[in-house]
Amino acid sequence: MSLQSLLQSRVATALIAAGIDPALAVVTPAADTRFGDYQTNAAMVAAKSLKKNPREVAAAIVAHLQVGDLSEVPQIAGAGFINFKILDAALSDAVNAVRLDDRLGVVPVADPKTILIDFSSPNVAKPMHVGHIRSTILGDSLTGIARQLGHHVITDNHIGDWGTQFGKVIYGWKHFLNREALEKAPIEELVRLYREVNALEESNPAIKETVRGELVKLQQGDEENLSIWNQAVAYSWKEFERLYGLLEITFDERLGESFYNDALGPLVERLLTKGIAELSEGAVCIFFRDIPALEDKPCLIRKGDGGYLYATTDLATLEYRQERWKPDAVWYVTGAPQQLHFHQVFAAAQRLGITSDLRHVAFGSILGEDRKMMKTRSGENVELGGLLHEAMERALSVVVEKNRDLPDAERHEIARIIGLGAVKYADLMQHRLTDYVFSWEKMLSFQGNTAPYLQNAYVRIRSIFRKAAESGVSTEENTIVIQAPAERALALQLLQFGEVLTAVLDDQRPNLLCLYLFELANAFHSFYEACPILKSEGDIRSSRLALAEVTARVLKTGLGLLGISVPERM
RNA sequence: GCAGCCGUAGCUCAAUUGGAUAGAGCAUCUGACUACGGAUCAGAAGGUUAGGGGUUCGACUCCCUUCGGCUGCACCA
Repeated sequence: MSLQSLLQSRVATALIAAGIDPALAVVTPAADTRFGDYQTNAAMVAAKSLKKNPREVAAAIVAHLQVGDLSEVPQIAGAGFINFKILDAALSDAVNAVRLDDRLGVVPVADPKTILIDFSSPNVAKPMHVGHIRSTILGDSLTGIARQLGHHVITDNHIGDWGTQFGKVIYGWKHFLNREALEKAPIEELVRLYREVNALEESNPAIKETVRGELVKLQQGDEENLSIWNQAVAYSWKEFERLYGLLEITFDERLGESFYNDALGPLVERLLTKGIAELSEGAVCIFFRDIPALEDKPCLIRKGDGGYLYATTDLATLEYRQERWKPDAVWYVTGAPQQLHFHQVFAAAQRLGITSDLRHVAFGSILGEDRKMMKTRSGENVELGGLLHEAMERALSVVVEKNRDLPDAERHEIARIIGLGAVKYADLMQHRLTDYVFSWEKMLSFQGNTAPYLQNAYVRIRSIFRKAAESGVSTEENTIVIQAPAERALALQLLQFGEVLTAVLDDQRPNLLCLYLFELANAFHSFYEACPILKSEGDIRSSRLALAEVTARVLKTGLGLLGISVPERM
């Protein structure tokens, strides 16, 4: 049990003794460290409903508090804050417990949930672009964090493999396909086919019918078209896998939109029979007359021409997932513009009797330096592959400049770790709902809240240990004894790791973990400056070495949960 | 028109059930240096949290309202 939860349970006991609801026993790190290390605002919250003076309530709680083994006498301050100053001995014990814990103080949740996370979802025959990067990176980090906390997570890549674009792709495949180009750069070739047919349609409108015919044939199960489609999907996936491999991201499930085709018709019929959906202007819609925000916004599930829509597929997908995984929660990691869509789908799902906790993990856009949606100079989407390679190249030139002694192969590996880490961190460090401006300069800077800064903090600690080994200093079996202020601050920060992960998952916000790691690195650097490690001796030296070692492990683990690796040198 | 998101330091962003004097980074300024990796640290300066009203002991946070930006809104996904 963490020090914080230990304090919390003591507060709960005191609340019961004082006749107050123990659910109010919330202990947080002190907002202002001048007042102490931890605080509880329970007295002020309780005073509100009890209609009593907060300070008197606080006094009643403190009278029942038994924390002598953990903290100095709790102080009441301000409007009714109760502050705890942790005893050095208790702090030392707590941080030693983290040191000896493989999980670094992260306590698995008492009630593990089955969480299905839907993210990335690129479109077949189109390149992955910056629009997919946030979904991919956010989804992957949430997966790692949820699993670390003991949840059962299923990752599902709901790829767009059944769009109307296939009419054009198939027509192009039949008339203009370049096999060699397809082998070499599959998506590039598929995009070329698409564009070629597009241009053809412009100059020769008569061709449109034929192109539409190819799509209809595909939908009706025509063997040749189905085979072309299958190949297009397989070639596209091959290229996606290259990117996922580079990013070190894997999926448990990869069921595209096409997988649900057969379920769409019966689903719509069922919704009609149940009276959930109705015919309107030739289409089938679900109306939400009882939900003010959706009153005038029906959800279309079958077009007048019999075709199905985005919402239809999403509902069918949801039903399949309920059946297959029985998830407690389903998280959709997609952009904020789709909020209305999910509002509708979730409302419809509720009428279908689906009770899982459905969440739209929405995020903002990536903007260019001009503060508009990030595009290339010619106005096209920026391709993810190119962007990642540019990141690695830029990182390489920094590494070459900063460290001239490294062998070439190691340099490239370091550049990969730093470049990809920088891109991922720049994205995750932001509150997910805010749009953010993409800046190479900022994300690759070694100063400030960036991946390279955190990676460097880790590298610096590793360097201390290499030095220790060279000079024969033992780094085994060290016990941490907290004394100096900088040691206290670092130790307190280390104890927060588990708590932070819980907070991240509560609201699907990895930026809280980024913030935590940044503050941890800061706390370490202050400690590093104020408390000489190798220049000290005996128990102090071994204590400080151990503190540095735990810091390195938390940094490495925390960054790992964000999908970011660390080098040993850089 | 309806709905959603957002508006915080010059810039980019934080702010843990509504809590203490709204915090970081970048940029600017001042210190520390033959350095356990200075790729660092210590410090200064920088704010009417878009405006107004309300609830509260207490509001960046909740409610109402005005302004401004972005996005979505029946047969694309």
